[in-house]
Amino acid sequence: MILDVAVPVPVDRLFSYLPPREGPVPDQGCRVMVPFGRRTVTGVVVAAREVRQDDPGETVPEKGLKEILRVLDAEPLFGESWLEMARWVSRMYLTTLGETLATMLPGAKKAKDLPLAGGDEPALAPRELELSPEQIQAIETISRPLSPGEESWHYLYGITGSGKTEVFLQLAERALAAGRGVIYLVPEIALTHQLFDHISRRFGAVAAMLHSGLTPARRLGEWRRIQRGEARLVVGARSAVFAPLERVGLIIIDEEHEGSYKAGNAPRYHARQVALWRSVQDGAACVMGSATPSVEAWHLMQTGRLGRLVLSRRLAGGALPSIRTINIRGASGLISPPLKEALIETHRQGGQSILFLNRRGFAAAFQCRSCGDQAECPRCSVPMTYHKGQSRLVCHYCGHRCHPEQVCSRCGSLDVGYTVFGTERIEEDLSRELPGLSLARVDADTTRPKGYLQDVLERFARGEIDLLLGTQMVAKGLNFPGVRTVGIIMADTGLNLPDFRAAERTFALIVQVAGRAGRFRDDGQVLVQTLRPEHDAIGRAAAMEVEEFYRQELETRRALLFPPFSRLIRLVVRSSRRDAAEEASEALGRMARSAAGTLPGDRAVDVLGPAPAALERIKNNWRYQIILRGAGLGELHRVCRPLVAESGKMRQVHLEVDVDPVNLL
DNA sequence: AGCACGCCGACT
DNA sequence: GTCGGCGTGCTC
Repeated sequence: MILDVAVPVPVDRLFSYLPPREGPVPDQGCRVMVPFGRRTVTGVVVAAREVRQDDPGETVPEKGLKEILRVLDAEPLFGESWLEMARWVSRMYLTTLGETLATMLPGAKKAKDLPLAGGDEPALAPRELELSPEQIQAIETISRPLSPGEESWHYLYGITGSGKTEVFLQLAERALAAGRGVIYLVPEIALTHQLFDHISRRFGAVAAMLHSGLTPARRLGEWRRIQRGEARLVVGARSAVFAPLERVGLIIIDEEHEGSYKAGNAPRYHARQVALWRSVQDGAACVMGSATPSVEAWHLMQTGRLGRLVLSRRLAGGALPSIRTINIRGASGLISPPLKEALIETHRQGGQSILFLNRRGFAAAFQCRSCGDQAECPRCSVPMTYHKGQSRLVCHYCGHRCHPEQVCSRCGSLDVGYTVFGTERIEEDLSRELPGLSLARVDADTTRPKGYLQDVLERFARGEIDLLLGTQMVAKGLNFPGVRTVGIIMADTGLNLPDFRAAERTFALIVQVAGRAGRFRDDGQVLVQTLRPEHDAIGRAAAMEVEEFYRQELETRRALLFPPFSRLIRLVVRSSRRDAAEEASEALGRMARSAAGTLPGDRAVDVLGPAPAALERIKNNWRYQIILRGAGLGELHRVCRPLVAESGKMRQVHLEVDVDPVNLL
């Protein structure tokens, strides 16, 4: 008997072992400790086969095979169809099966039970909630029985507070009643806990929680509960898409547009992509929801692959807030007079305010301080990045370089350059200019004691704080009934990022932030400060011209051949030595071009770059990137695979492969 | 990825 | 004369 073991190393093959000297032979799906070179590693048994007598020791003739040292699981962690998913992820994202399994599986040796937040009392009867006709229609459409092989992909498109969650929960209820499993994905671990509490109160012990923040033992405990069929409703962040459910009937992806569904290290899978694949395998429905769908999802809705279901009104009755843009070109401070006035007025009337500061996008962008115009690459329509050392503008997509203009080409102003400003300064400005307001700042990178954030949010909810100044984290998920006014300090900062999704993200951000205002009142207002009020992402968001924004953005993507009109694979060559990274990226770029050249014309793959990555140096590693662009993944994989193999032979450099990249920095 | 084996500089 | 740099080669 020979066991083929997937080992978590970047070597794309399995390694064969003999069963352990003592004890039972591990089944496929069990983790084992094996001798590997001079060390011991944990691998996973993916196949067992009999030794054939006619060619004994055929695999390793001279030395024979080593024995498995220890079996970690008495019972397999997965079955054949789950392994098929792992194989698919491994092929799709160009990562070895061993590494893929290592991220998909829980890592603990022994399981520990997760105490249920809501207690394990029997499930409560469904609440007699009055559903809107749109909600009812959505539920009926999505739970329609499927014919074999039919895709059942849906999008619940609705503003904040329109009742998406209730639709998801009722769909989950139906799937559970039909004996199927449910996966409910949310973008963040923090949201997982909130949702899990809610769901366990309503559904009891069939709920499980799965995310990377659990201790390994608890993760394994939840994994086993799911495997045994005790838990069939799995709530979690992106890795929960790998939950070991037998027959998945429904996969929910809440806040579909969130970038956190894409894994940041190998295998760099996209939970949405895995969910769609899994839904087809299992004959499950896949339902996504957001008030700001990704441009890809919007396109899929338009082409009919994703069924679009609209929830158009707020259930709590709060009217949509009014949104206005404030042009702050040439302004001296960061709090414009109209914003200041709105904050004072809100406070005077007993309401609360949130100020949102977009911390991202302070990469050195070269911009006219008078009109906000920004240098763009003529070939990529992506902002150029200013390199101080050489006084050049560089496109981080294609490598194009040029000298910065001394005079703004649009308005003639001499006041051009790159700008950075700090968060503390805004806090100072605010406390100086608004002395009567109690103010709190929350951002991830201020080193504050644990529980500080929670404490501030609770005080804000109780109305003890008038004005909350924060980053991304105040933009989502939090609902404070007392909030009347929401301000965005500088809405265009994200547009400066050298990423073709900059406009999409900026648009989504404004709409999401605006959703925080006046959820339970009719006088909500949003003030959007910007240097570029004329930019589509800002103007359309402010005017709530959603359809127009997507239409225009899709036109741009089509013209420039970016997703969803192409697929991309991003390669980042990383090295502590700059010359090594640059040389290796050039060699790989040449290989990619010659491999792309052999493809038939209609299967063309473009090779963009190499160019320095936007974040050119991270942790003392120099980074160069190559972007492969093609019509489909088949040919992109064909071009990419030999590059991965080649990079393995290169000294001192590391290659990161990102299929369907979300982040291009 | 580790981890060792293997050949060239500053130290007790 | 040794300790140690990290280049390269393999792992059932």
